[in-house]
Formats: sequence, structure tokens, C-alpha cells
Amino acid sequence: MDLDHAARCLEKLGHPTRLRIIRLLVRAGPDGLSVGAVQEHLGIPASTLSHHILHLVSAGLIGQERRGRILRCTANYPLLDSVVTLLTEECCTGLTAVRKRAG
Amino acid sequence: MDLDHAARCLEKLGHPTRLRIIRLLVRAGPDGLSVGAVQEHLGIPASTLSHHILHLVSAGLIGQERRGRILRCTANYPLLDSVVTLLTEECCTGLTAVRKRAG
DNA sequence: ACAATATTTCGATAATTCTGGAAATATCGT
DNA sequence: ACGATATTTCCAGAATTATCGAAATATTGT
Repeated sequence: MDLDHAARCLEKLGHPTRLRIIRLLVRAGPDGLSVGAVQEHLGIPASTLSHHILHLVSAGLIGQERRGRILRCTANYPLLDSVVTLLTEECCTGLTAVRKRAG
Repeated sequence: MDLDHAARCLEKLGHPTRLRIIRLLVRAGPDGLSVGAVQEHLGIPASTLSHHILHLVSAGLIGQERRGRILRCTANYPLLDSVVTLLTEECCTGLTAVRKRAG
């Protein structure tokens, strides 16, 4: 995870709707949610949602698996963790350096 | 720190140049760096840099203190930490929930 | 007052992003 | 084959963002 990749991820996360999508998928657990379920939760037009999801997929922040008509979306936990880790270690090393994970 | 504020911060962090600025300031420690010093490090035009810094200030991610002609910029560690925390607790609670800080 | 330094504001252009209706595609059940 | 459901792609317009030279502002030292 280099800085430019992290920036791309953060850019995608940096939109209220997309951050809501991610939160929803993360909370949904490893099985994730269908696009339709996400739409019901967020109450936005299908095409708008589709665009946002595409953003997230393009950055690798969510994965997709087709199950018949239904497209299941799942959060990419490891990648999210990488972003957080970079932000913590690379960018928050100042006063709070000690807090770094033991691993 | 609500979700919309976090999204605004992430949006600002989600630009390669701005993420570099933040990294620089974080690494510089509590004293931060002058705008000019940041410019030397990044090698971009002053006006472009000024705009990016304004973005970061507007989101509260960096603070500024004037010292004569020099404008010193410092990373807002607590805010950065809040963003990371929200991203971790609110959005990465899935498989990695256990990793949550003890505090 | 003047020249030098540090930084911002102005102004303009180019590029990108956001939004959502309508049409298209794919899959399913009958 | 057909109708229903799920989702995307097409298209277009509006809004925002990014870039940077030039001019403006502020501060300092002489």
C-alpha cells in the first residue's frame, strides 16, 4: 500500500454516500449485502448507487459476487485495514506514536 | 465526529498532494513546518500548495500560527486520530472487531 | 521608504465528479 | 416466450475541484 493507492482509497471513502455504503457493508459482516438491500437502506436512485459502488469496487474497497440476479457486495476488510494502518503509522506517528499496534 | 464530518476529512485526505502534506507535517512533529518548507519538500507552485493547505485547514486537519512572515502549519493529531478511530470502529468492525483498542 | 521574503487572492481554464432518468442487459420463474 | 426483478450503462447537465501564473498583501530588515 503506497501513498498514492491510499489516497485513491481515501478519496473514495471521502463521500458521505460511499462512506455509508462501506459502513453498511462492514456491519453486514462477511456475507455483505445485495445492491438492492443497500439501496433500500440508503434510499437513493439505483443508477446513482451503482456509480458509487463502481467507485468503491474500482478502488478494491468492496468485492462483488453474482448470485443469480442478485449481486452481493462485501467489504474488503484487509484493504480497509491497510488504509487505516497506513494512516496510523505513516501519518499519525507524531504524538501518538506509542499507540502503534504490538504485532 | 459524525459520519459526514469524517467523510469531509477523508475527502481532503484523499488527494495525493494533500496526503503528502499531512504526512510531512505529522512527521515534522508538534512544531510542524512553514508553508515554504512544505513547498520545498513537495516542489509544487505556491498557489497550488496554498489551495491544498486551505482545504486541510477548512477540515480542521491542520492548524496554523503566524510567526512574522512565516506561517507555521501543524497537523491536528487528535482529529486525525478521530478519523482513524471512526474508520476503525464504525467501518472496520467486521472480521477484525477484536483488534479494537483496549482503552 | 524601499527591497526582499512569505503567502494568499484573483482569474481563468481544464478536468473531474455527481446526479438521476431512461434504456439496456441479465437472470429467474412459469 | 414472457413478465418480473436486479442491476448496469447511456446520456446529459450541473456542480465542484484542480491547476498555476500574475498580482496583491503582509511582514521584516535596512
